[in-house]
Order: sequence, then C-alpha cells, then structure tokens
Amino acid sequence: MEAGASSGTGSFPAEDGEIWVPVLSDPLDGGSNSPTQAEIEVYSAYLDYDAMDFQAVLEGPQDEHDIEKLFGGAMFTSCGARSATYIKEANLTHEIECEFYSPTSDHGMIQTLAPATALPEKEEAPVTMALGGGGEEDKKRKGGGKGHPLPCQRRSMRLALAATPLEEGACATFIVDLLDYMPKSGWRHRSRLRSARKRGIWSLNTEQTFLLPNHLGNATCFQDMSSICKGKKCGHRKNNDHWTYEEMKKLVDALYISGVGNWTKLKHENFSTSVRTAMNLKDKWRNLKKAYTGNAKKRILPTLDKDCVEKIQKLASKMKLHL
DNA sequence: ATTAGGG
DNA sequence: CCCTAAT
Repeated sequence: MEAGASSGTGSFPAEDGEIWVPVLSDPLDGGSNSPTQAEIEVYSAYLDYDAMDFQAVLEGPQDEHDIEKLFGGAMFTSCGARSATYIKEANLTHEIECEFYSPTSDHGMIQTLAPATALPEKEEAPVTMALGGGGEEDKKRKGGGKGHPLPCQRRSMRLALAATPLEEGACATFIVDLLDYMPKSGWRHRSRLRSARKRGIWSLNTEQTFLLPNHLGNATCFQDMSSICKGKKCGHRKNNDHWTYEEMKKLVDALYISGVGNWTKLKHENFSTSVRTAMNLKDKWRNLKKAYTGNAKKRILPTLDKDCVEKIQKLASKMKLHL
C-alpha cells in the first residue's frame, strides 16, 4: 500500500478500512534516493498517556527507533488523521501529528507499530514498511492489547516539535498552545505540562501544540483545524494559525525597514494575503519585543535566528530613545 | 478607521 | 487574540 503524503499517491484522509502504515520516505523528494534524511509518517494512534514518555516526546525524537518508545507502545490506527511526520535530522523540523481514539471508538483498524527498522542507506524512497502482525490479526485486537489506554476519551492532538538549528545545532523543542486547547479539566497531564514549563524543563512555548477539544466532533483532518476551531467556545481564538518562524522574520524585516508602526500600511504592503490583521501584526511585534527585551529571565522564547533577534533588539532600543 | 495598551 | 479608550 502506498502512503500518500510524500509519494503523492493515496489520499488523505485514508479511506475507511484502508490501512496506513508507517513509511520511511524522503521528505525532500517524492521518489528518488536521498541518503541523508529519514522521515517516518504515522497516520494516527491510540495513545497510552500513562506509558508515554512525555518528556522524551517533548524533547524530540532522536531517531526513528524512538517512536514506539515515545508513545509508550502506542497503537496506531488507520483512520483519517493527518500524518505524523517525523524527521530525523537534528537540524530539521520535527513534526508529529497524531489523532487518538478511544478503545471503544469504531474507527479503523488498529495496528501496533512495529519497531522501526533502520533506514537503509540507499533505499528507494518511499519505502513502505510492513507492520508486525498483519492487518487481520490486529483488527481483532481493537480495544485489547497490552497497555491500552483505558477510559480514554477520543482526542485529537497535534504535536509539532520544532527543532530549528540554533547556535550549536541544538534541538530546541517547543510546544505551543497545548494548554490552550487542552480540556480545562480532567487531563492529568495538564498540570504536568504546566509545571514542567514553569520549571523550564521542556522549552514549551505555547505556540505549536494543541489539542482538539472533544466537542469538536469527528474532525479528523488537521488541515481544517483552524476553521474547525473558529467560533467555538473552547477554541476561543478566531484564528489558530500560529505564527511561523517565517512570518515572524518577515514581520521583523519589514519593521526594520519601514519602522515600527503604521500597521495598516504594513498589512497592505507586506501581509496583504496573510490572515494577519494589522492589529495582529501590532500585537505580534509587541510580544516579540517583550520576549527579547530586558533581562532575559527564563522566558520562553520563540526560536528565531540571531540576525532576527538582533533586529528586534535594535528596533526596541531605537524605540526607547524616542520615548 | 486606526492605534495603543490592558486583559 | 480580543476589547476598548483615545486618536
């Protein structure tokens, strides 16, 4: 079976009954060889939160062997979640997107994720990996299986682990908005995450992970996450399109040239097609300035490159003089 | 209609 | 991001 995301075949979400399996493929091209990078895609999963090594997940997977470990022997199912993309190289962006269903969910088949085998040095990509056990067997394991999460409500969750090349190529991992979209109560990891963030153990940064509230129903495709959440009470944000690094850089560069202010003009000249409103731009600048200004306490900083940070600081100090 | 600032 | 007072 083909997995679609990289190869261009297949479609997402998967058809009912279709089994999507983890694949190894080259993230950079759809077919030819690429010896340097490995990508694993997992289409959805049953998560055993208790068995999950949260810290390891948040820190970012080190290699493809970690997947099973990270998710605590998670069960992976075939139904309709957007792919979990997992890029191995330290300097690339790690992104994991999964959708989790409760054991009683009538969705799809369940597969246990076979321990990933090493990516062959010069394997033709994409390479579809066979999962252990075989489909028919595993179908019957629905709801069973060791370490299966018990009363686990249907949840969707997106983890985007971004590792941008920092100074030493260190993997800066961050999570955004996880808390924002997590149910207000009833999820024991909420406090864990919160305190962890406070203690600075994980560089959580409220901007890249979020959990689709249960009441949003059967939405399975993360592509529509933003629109799904629109107007919903739980997702009290109108726009869940989180600022990307590129956007921030673009904003800073524009401000560096045109100066701070004139947000409407800035919007029309530099962000005319963007979802960002003039006020959004203003707000973002304010936040960036705050983040990179003053005594850098243990703030949770967006990972921006040195050049960008310098521009922010120069702009900030320039503004100070005018006060 | 825009912006600055607090929430 | 939203809300609102002040431009």
